[in-house]
Amino acid sequence: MARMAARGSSLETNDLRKVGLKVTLPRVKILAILEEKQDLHLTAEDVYKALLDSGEDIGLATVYRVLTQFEAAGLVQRHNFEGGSAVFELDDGAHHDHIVCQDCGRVEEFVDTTIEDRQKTIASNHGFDITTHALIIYGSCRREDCPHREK
Amino acid sequence: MARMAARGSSLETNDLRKVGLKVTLPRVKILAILEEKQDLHLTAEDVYKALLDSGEDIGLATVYRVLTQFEAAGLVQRHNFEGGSAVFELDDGAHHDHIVCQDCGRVEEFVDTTIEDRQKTIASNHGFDITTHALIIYGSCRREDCPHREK
DNA sequence: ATGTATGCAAAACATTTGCACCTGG
DNA sequence: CCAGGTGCAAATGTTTTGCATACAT
Repeated sequence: MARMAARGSSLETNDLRKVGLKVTLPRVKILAILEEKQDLHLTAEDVYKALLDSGEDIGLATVYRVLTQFEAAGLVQRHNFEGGSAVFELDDGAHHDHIVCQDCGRVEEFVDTTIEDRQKTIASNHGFDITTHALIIYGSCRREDCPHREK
Repeated sequence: MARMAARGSSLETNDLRKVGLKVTLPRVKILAILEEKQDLHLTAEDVYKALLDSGEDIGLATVYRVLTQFEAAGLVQRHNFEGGSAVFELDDGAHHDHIVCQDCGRVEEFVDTTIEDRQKTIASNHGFDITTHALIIYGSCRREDCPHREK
């Protein structure tokens, strides 16, 4: 039992090496938080609080810097939903869009090839080279457990 | 020649009365700016500068307050494109999406019924009551006159 | 008149940056 | 050791708010 996980070769570590970022504690921890909450879409503040909760003493400025680097490296995606702060999620490489519940904040993801195709056609009709796109559907999830949370 | 336009019954005035907003000079002027630049998507700052340019002495805070009221009243739409500030445009009632040139900032609008329909299906599949949606395609317009402007 | 709207300045946020210190390779 | 990373505090940029004054109705 002298194989990995013994030291310095976790998933996070490899992800960081892969994109050429020095393996530092803040980067590893932030990446771990994002992996741990794959299904959520976190603000920089959310990540910061999660770090504090797990006992790490990492500054908010560093969280912003690291998230921005991760975005540049293609490790995470940044989204500008309504409501002030940007949210981040791990970029698994597969593009997807979002459907957001305005009552409880739940975010679900989807991909629709029909829509993707139409977008290419539309961009082309307008003479645009498409770089990327953002499609967000807003609505109410109507679930029993929808906490209708504050914000 | 004693009919309208003589006093207080311009398009703007009527629009404001219609939504139950008191007809004040700042509101009329801001609405006029937005009508004048139908094709553009203006930030609050843009509107503020346009007001100064036309000699009006209206505060930036008022511009924000008025735009927010207009949004609530359904007169304008607010969009959160990338890049810090929200942009506003007149809401003509007809929904449309956007295609944004990341080089020159040009914004074009489009509607695609196929996409609209797919969205309804998707929302339904996820058990959501759809409220609204935002679809933004980012790309390069590749035009000769694309000024490749700064921001 | 009188309740609401506006202007200005200050506050509130989200995000970025400068700089001295710390750390990973 | 040394370049690059981090923490903290201060700077920025955007949007909101408190309050005294001005204005529609």
